[in-house]
Amino acid sequence: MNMGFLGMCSVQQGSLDYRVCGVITSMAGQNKEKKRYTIRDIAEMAGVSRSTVSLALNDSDKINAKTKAKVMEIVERVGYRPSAIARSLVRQQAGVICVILPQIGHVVSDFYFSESLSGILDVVTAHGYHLVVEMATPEFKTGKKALALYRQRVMDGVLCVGNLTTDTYLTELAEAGCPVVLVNSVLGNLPAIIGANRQAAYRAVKHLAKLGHRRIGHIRGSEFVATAIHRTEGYLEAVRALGLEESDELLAQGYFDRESGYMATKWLLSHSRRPTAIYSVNDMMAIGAMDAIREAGLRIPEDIALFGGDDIVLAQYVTPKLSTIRQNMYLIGQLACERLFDILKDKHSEVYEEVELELVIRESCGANKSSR
Amino acid sequence: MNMGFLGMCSVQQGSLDYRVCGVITSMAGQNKEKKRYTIRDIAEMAGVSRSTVSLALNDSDKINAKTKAKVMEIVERVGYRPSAIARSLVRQQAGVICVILPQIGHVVSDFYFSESLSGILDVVTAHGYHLVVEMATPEFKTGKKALALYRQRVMDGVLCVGNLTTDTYLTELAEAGCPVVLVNSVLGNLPAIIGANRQAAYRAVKHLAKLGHRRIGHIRGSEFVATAIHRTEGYLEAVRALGLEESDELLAQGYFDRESGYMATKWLLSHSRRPTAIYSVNDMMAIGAMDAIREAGLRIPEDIALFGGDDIVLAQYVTPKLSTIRQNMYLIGQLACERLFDILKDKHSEVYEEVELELVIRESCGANKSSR
DNA sequence: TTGTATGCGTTATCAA
DNA sequence: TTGATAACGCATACAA
Repeated sequence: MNMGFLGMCSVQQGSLDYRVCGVITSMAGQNKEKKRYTIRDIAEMAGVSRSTVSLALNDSDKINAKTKAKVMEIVERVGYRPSAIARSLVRQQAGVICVILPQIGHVVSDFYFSESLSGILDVVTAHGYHLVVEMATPEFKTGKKALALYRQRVMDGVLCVGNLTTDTYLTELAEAGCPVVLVNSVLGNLPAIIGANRQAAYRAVKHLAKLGHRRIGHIRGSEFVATAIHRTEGYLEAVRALGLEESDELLAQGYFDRESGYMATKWLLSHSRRPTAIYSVNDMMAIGAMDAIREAGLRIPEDIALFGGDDIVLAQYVTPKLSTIRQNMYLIGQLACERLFDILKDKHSEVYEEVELELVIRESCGANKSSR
Repeated sequence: MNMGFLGMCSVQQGSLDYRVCGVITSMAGQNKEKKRYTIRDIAEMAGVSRSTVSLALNDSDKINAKTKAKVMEIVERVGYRPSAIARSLVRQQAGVICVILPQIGHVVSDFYFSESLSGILDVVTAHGYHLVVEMATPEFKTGKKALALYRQRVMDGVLCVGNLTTDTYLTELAEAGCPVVLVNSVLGNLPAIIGANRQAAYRAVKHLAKLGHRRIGHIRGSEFVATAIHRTEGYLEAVRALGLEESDELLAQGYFDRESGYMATKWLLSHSRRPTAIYSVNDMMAIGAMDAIREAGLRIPEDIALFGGDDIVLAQYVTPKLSTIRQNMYLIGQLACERLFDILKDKHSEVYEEVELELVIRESCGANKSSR
């Protein structure tokens, strides 16, 4: 981690002149292992058979109202709930969706994680399913943990958030029969919901072009991240379609973090004819670009315009505020999850769907100056 | 939402001159419902009984090595994995821990969510359990969904992240016999892991006092959030212990967001003798305080010092950078989860444990100027 | 309305 | 000693 970017910062561990810290043990002793009733217990208490209880629980009309009421009264009184495990066993489905997340450290943009999870969770809950979370660690991938999970019937289907284009463990999983939907990524012809990044990038570049920019630099991202690839494609398409300057000197490589954005920008500025605007694949690199631009003694609205991507919270707090591409991860998560349930229900064919993204144009980052 | 604070910002929906957007359907047709083997299938294929297969799977020594090898060869070849559902049924435990999260919108600080979840997930995985996620919506609480989940045997224990002090649904759950551990909160005498916020706040105030501040304002948070209560207690203890000025005029009420921090600070500054430093219970309100301080024509390092709490990412990006209290949510999540497994194993007595927090002293927010 | 088989793995018991 | 048999855990579907 590059602490240089974080500025001077000292961290103080606790001093000894305060004594709250420690362990306090209380003996109130709850958790006294209350009995959990089974359908047998209820049947006995009601003086009926287990099947009758089952019918009552499922509000069947093959049972007379009085019996049903009597059973349900007991059910409510003792707080009986049928075992989800036993139910899963007969129904031959777990009632569980698994979401595979990138390793936390890699989840750069603030909302990516929480928003997509939120969208997924809402849909999963609405379908009466549960959501289990797994993390795509190297061991998880190479150990084929996902496949094991499916074969163990732990889950009925999988959502994968922001996987790499090299994650073949997912295609294997799908080939084994497990429904898989990708959230904001692409892999083979697996069903996927993803933002229309080509389109958004195209429009970002077009926006800069409209302001008079002809020489627009670009900081691309890793070659294994589909959204980044698409954005770079959109940039290239726009450059060609709009007849802007096209050159290798305008194409820098970054790896999504601030440091690499800084380095990429230094490189872009090192050429004799430097760009008048820079479109970065994500916000963090654009923030790194700010560092490099300032270091070169250039002013950001006046000398170089900036455009980022992802609309992380920081984008509105840096000075100048960053123009960027907003991806509605909540929506993407929701849609992906709905798609998964479609597949779960009637074994749909694969679907690759793009969700429109918004441009967020903020003042004073140069993306709204028609200076040239 | 107060857009005023976010600054001017226009959002552009897609134009029509680009045509990527849409749905592309491919017919590759995976998901062809591969057969999932059961222990019966394996037994037949190996020409042994089901119990023999079970013994082989569990690497028992009551079975001769050759038979075991033969069975396992088949198991590996066809990729058989015993059903977690059937296993759960006989073992009488789900092998699932449930984490209840606050509603996403309320999870203000960036890392609170992802870091604690990450710590929990690591421990849950290490114990061979699975993690299901639920969100503490109003319906979830009032509908006693957690209790139902426990009675349905969906989960063996519960971790709750950042609950309110009014969430009695959790005590009910615990009284029904479900092991519950609170992550960074307090409720009755439920087991809990929480940061040593009193201590940290005390040290933050002491730090300001050492720099010469005698009149330190404080922005408190909601009365239902334990961590905020503790910090305010720590502030008060420090004020008394160090003989600083104590006054109602120095105690402002906020609700964790930028807007209320702004309002609280305006109020603090409205009194004839304004504070020379402000300690806010969290960072977002401290950032709101910056707005108010600047609006009042005051300079932040020189006229008023600032100290926040939580160490959100933003804290290092605002100008000046914020001094703050860092809570290691990864660690707190881990510890809480370990505690839960302790309880699961031998029905421990309740434990309330505090984890030491760090002060993060950053340049130029006034918390390092010994000006007076 | 109820008895019974089913789903799948584990374990105690019993036979070879 | 090794392996086969049966009962168990819990809810549901279906025939009786």
